[in-house]
Amino acid sequence: MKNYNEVLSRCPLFVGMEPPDLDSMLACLDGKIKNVQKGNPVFLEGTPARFVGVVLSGTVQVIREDYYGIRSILAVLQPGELFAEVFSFAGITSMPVSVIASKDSEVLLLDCTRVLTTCTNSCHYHNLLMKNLVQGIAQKNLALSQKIRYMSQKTTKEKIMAFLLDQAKLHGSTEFVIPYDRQALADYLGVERSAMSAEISKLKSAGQIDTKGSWFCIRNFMPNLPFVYH
Amino acid sequence: MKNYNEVLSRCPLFVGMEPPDLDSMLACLDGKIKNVQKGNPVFLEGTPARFVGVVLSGTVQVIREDYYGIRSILAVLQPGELFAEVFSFAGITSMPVSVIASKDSEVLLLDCTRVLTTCTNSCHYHNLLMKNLVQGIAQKNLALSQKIRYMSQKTTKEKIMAFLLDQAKLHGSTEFVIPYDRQALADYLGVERSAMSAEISKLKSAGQIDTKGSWFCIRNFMPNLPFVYH
DNA sequence: GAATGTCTGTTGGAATTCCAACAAAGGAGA
DNA sequence: TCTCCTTTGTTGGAATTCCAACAGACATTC
Repeated sequence: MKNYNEVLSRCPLFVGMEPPDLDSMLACLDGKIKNVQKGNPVFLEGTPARFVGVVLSGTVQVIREDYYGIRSILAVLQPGELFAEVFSFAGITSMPVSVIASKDSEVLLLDCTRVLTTCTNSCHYHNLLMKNLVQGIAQKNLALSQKIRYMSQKTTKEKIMAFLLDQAKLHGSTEFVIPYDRQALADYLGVERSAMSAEISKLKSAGQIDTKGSWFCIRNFMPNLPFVYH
Repeated sequence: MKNYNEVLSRCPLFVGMEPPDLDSMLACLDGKIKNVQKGNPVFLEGTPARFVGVVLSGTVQVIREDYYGIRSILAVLQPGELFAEVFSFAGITSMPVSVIASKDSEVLLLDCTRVLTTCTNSCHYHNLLMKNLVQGIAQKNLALSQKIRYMSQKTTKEKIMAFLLDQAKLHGSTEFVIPYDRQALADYLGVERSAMSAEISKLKSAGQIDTKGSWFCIRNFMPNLPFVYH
């Protein structure tokens, strides 16, 4: 069996664990490694949701099929990334998405009940694993809530400002760099790029913000801000 | 100390636990009961996020203050309901919201690290508690993802149909009753009620759906591309 | 330097949504 | 039955957004 420590240490589920701990952890969890060839499924929609997946090598895609079979890619996952955890832990009976390898891939599958059950020999890092798991899902939850708050704003301008003010809070400064280019920001906020660009220009000429590329600066800042995520 | 078993048994965190189990559970977790008078805070924005809260009696509101100090009510919580769990478990340093009692209330506060750490005497139900916790957060996660999927649709009509087709899947039938009236559905989808009503009428006269009140039925809806999902 | 491609800003007409106001359809209670 | 009240449907003009097309800035490659 190959050594996947380097990949696993990049996975948020295993932060705080060193290679020897990882090995005992995996043995304790009875993780299964599955090889999947390009184009083949890791699992298909409708199958029981019982596993947490970790990409070890290659690339897999999470795919949703709507009512009439039209497919859309929900996520593209690289080595170290987690998948299917939310479905499995939510206790739903069957997966509402398919996971397909878009390159020859290896994935680690962990039984979700085993992850949640403290083993009888109570290995030292099982508790850390659960903390990492809960933290990861909770953080995803926060991220989704934030996105909903931005998208719930009525106008494009309000969406932009809601996002930027949060970013200012996050960075603890009126001046910051966002992790998106214009197209990605528009996609994230659920608006049209060109319309967003126009609104950003208006905000700029109104003196409310300044920006160049991914750098932004909020003007007229009323300091009201002490909270930082993460 | 009063007996809160009736309330706690309604809390998703404690499903599967009977009164005697609950008592030992609470003792193990060292839960603190806090009395809060109407108008007073359970905690304020900016304070450390270390507790999971359960409303025992009264009513509390989760309140967010935006950049300009304008308050909005994010949630109104009744006895048995959980709050602050996502913030605490996400590992953020300080609460981004305030929780205020809108009636004289009692709340149970559980230290989140204690919830996540298996106790040395490893009480029998601690593991069940963690499963309930993870399941609850994961389910909330799914709900948020769905809402985002509906809101990401370009037009009101597409938002409605994305929602209704999911409901049909959920109920396993083309005929079902949704848990919203028109106003609540519009708020949920992030659109204008009157505009939504108009779109529903169009869908009806086009023969794509039928509806009366909260009852809906999907007719021979033909895929009407391009139906962009993402 | 020229050619190419990507990213961003601008623009105008088409499409959609918002908004307010009102009408119609029930339900609850007197 | 008759109000009163809530919910839902309808409508038209204002406001906003979408969409496509294009232009300028910049980086890369040949």
